[in-house]
Amino acid sequence: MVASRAEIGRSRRERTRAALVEAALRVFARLGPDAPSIDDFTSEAGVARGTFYNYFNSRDDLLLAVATAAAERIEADLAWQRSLPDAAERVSLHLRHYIRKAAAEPVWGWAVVRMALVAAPLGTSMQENLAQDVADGRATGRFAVSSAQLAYDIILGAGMMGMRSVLQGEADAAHAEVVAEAVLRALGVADAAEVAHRTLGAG
Amino acid sequence: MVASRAEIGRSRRERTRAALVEAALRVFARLGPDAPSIDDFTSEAGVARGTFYNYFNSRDDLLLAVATAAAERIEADLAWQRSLPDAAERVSLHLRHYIRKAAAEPVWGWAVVRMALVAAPLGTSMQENLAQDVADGRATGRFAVSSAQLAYDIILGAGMMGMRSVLQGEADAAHAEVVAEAVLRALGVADAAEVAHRTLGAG
DNA sequence: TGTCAATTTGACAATAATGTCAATTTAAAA
DNA sequence: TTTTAAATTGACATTATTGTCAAATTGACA
Repeated sequence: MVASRAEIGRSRRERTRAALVEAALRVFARLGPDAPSIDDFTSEAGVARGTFYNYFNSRDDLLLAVATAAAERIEADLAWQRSLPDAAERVSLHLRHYIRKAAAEPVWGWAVVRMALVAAPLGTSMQENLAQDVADGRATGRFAVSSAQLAYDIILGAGMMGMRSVLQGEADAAHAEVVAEAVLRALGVADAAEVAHRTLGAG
Repeated sequence: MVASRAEIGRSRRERTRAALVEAALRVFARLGPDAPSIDDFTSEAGVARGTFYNYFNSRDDLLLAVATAAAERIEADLAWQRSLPDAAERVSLHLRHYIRKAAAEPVWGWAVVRMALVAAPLGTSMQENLAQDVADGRATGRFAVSSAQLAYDIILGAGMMGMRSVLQGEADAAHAEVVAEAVLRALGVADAAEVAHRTLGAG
């Protein structure tokens, strides 16, 4: 077996674990969190059953690992937006990123949609990220919303359903911006349309 | 006319079937659509395994029946709202009904939240109901929204997440009205606050 | 090259879930 | 009361899934 460039420097153990986690993302995307058997993961990863138990104790344990990996990847993708001064623009960019990424990488999208409400680290990470933005937006008067929970429900609910529409082919990637705009309207952002369609770097 | 044996059997047959469907709602609410085994349903219904196969072929078959029953019950509950002239008020009342019902009947709420995105007849019924209201709202200029799909995503997404917040104890029943208000704002309804908090029968 | 600790393997036993069906029970009609 | 078709039951055989572990394999390093 020849190691690819990206694999150089990673121990065998790390590579095998990563192969299992990556395979599991595809399986969870296809079958949801509860349906798959251990063999679904090992056969997708091209690995024997025993290897699974060398890394994980149960399906839930693997789900946790997959959700954690997905959450970390998202954190990294979104990190640079942290520095933007406007909470409304941050929320808008997060939504646009999620929905456009679902359009570009359907397997990732299905996995997120299926796991988000069930796998703690993913949902928690999303909500914690939002917590900052929502608190800031409310404190500065950018969002006119009576509770933080209401903001979460609007943002996460519309975001998830927007991803789902795109994944099912009921909307194209441009759905990202109109969903963002509608969410900002719900949050009471006066210039929702302008913010949601703003080109990166302009303003 | 004397009742035939077949007619005698029917009432008993219907009762047993109903017991299975009602038990299955509780099981699906607790475990989701994929995790439960056939025995989970039969033991919840207080019935032997063989009886299950007298009525259903598989878990998916039962899920279909449960989702259909739930959809029919919802249709009946919401039927009277059909006659209201304002699409915005209809959407608002639907949302308020779902969220308040989730607060009052958590088992029903969890079942709907867990099944809606997976069990065709439930999701389909919800979307078909909405189709009327969304088309009407857009045609009359009540909703300023660039596509029907966007309206579905906002309404269903925020509605589901609103139910979920209430079910998890993160919000109380009064969440119903603030979610409805935010959704109407997202749809571009100018008098969102007034419509969403309007008392039934007032005008 | 040879060594050896870490890793992988898949056969195995144990457990769980499924679908069947002959025997039993039910209850309305005769 | 007896009859009888429908409904129910649960033990059984079958199939699926799980978790284990001794043996085989790998590959880093001397």
